[in-house]
Amino acid sequence: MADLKDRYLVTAALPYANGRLHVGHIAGAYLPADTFVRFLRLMGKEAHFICGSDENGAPITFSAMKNNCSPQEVIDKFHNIFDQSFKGLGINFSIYGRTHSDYHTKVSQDFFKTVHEQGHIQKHTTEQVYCSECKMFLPDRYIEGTCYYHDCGKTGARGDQCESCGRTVDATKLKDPVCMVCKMQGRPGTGCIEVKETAHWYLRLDTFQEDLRKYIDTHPEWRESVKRFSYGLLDQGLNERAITRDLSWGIPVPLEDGQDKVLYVWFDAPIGYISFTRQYFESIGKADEWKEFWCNEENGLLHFIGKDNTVFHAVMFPGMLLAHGGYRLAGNVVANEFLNLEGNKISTSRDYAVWVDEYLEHFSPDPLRYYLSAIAPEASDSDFSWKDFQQHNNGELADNLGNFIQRNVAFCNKYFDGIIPERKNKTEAGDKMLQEIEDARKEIGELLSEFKFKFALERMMRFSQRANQFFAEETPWQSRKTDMDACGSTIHIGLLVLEAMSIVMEPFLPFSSAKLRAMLNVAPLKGGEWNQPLTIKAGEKVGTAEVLFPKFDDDLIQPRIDDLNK
RNA sequence: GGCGAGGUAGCUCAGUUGGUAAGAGCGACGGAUUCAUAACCCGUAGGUCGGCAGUUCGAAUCUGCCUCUCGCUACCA
Repeated sequence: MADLKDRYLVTAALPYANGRLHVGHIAGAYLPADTFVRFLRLMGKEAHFICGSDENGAPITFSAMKNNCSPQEVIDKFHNIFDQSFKGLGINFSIYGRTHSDYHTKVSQDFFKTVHEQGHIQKHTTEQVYCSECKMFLPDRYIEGTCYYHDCGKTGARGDQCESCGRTVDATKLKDPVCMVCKMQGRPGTGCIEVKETAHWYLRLDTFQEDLRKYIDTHPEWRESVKRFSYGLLDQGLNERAITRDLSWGIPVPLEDGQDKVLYVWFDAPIGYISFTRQYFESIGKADEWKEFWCNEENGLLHFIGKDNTVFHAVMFPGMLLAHGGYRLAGNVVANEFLNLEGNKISTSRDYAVWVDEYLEHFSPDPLRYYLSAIAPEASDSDFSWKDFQQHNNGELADNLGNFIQRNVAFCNKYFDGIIPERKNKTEAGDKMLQEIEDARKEIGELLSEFKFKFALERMMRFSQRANQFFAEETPWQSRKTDMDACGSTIHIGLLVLEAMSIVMEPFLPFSSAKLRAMLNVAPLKGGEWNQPLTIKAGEKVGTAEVLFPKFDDDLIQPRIDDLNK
């Protein structure tokens, strides 16, 4: 088994509180993180799971404007939706914090102040686009105008990039600029834009260029995509990077001349991992324990993210931590690629997505967890398709795994009155199956500890398939008429397989695992069971067989497809 | 434009460092069986691994060119 540490802190990317969660978010960060944490606990390891809502920044204020409400109402709304979606999928954080909290604000400001005192932050004055109607500086993306490149000249160019020619543009140079924030509120948006000077603070990432390279160098085990991307950035050379913004909604810059400025959300968001950790350990009466994970390299610290966050987790946040000087760096940044939907890009703004809250109105969580692990975008982008979802559920969960559970428990009830029979016949086939149990535990564990969730799940299904093979070859439905000892031995082993299955499936299918254990009459999992002896004993009673994985008919799937095409 | 990822059996995809890896799952076809959610189990199906050229005793796996798809290009997160 890959060398696991005894104690871990696992973080999952903070979801931004201006839109619901969709399957892409889940597949990218939360599900693999949750799966890994569950696995660690079954291995008897200590694991804390940190996440929270990312609640600062411009888009939230604009979202509030659009909906005629306050930013606070926006973040409250999404915080609650996130919370319910996570709970509904069985993604259970040790703490789910909020970056708009006082606690986080203070930790972030202290962090900024320390880095500032170390001399790694510099102040510069630049020119930015300002709207005299909105009385605010505009993020580049909220300015539209005519592209100033001679060979383009198209309208509709945004302040960050021209949609037509694809080039990066300087927002202050756009012709006929229009304020989109004004337009959002029904004003014309023209004639109100000017270019004004404003001061901002910059993090000298360039100072840590070589330290960051060494950091990546010491982690050859990271996923190729993360390393490649990080080296790409380092090869280009790191620049100083603005870490403040002219905004009203966010964490105030803790400097005397920092009035009306807030920290850039990507500066404060990763600090959330730290502040939430501290908050969590305080809440359980171990106020200093957070240092075990943030200052002590002996223990595990892992970030699970989608690939769009790689730059922040593999370069910028480590740079921040180095600049601060009081922290260790993460042991791994586990990034996933993107999930497409029916061959197209998932799009929040166009409402083209499978939303978690809507999914949960129609289905139970485990089939989604299963499917998203089966198509996990670990090495390259992958595609969510409802038909494929149906196929995986029906053909694998229901027909193979679910059916094996069903046929064993039902058989035990039907022909042994639900009393677990003894294994009186020690056959070679039986020994092989028992060995297969141990092989499965070991190999699935190895794959999980290497973050190969897709392979681990495949291995789990092969275990299920081998169990079905064993059952078919032993033909207990025949031996029950001629040799009850042989028959009972087969069922005994089958039930042992089920108990082992309830353990190895738990990281992927926690709800079904709990149901299965209840069905088998074995104690709920409490940690450490992965490598412990199984507890099924002859003479004890099992419950009645229950269908764990119903099949999904077309009439359940088709409406979901129709929904997308609306 | 620059950087990057892909184009492998009908479909979805695996393929560490070049040489019994041309593979899996599903679909399809045939067989066996009845304990089970008409489930399970067994067997079959042959795709010149996008195109061209090259390096090599030998390449899906290395190099160059071509073609197609896609992502990123950092101050929205």
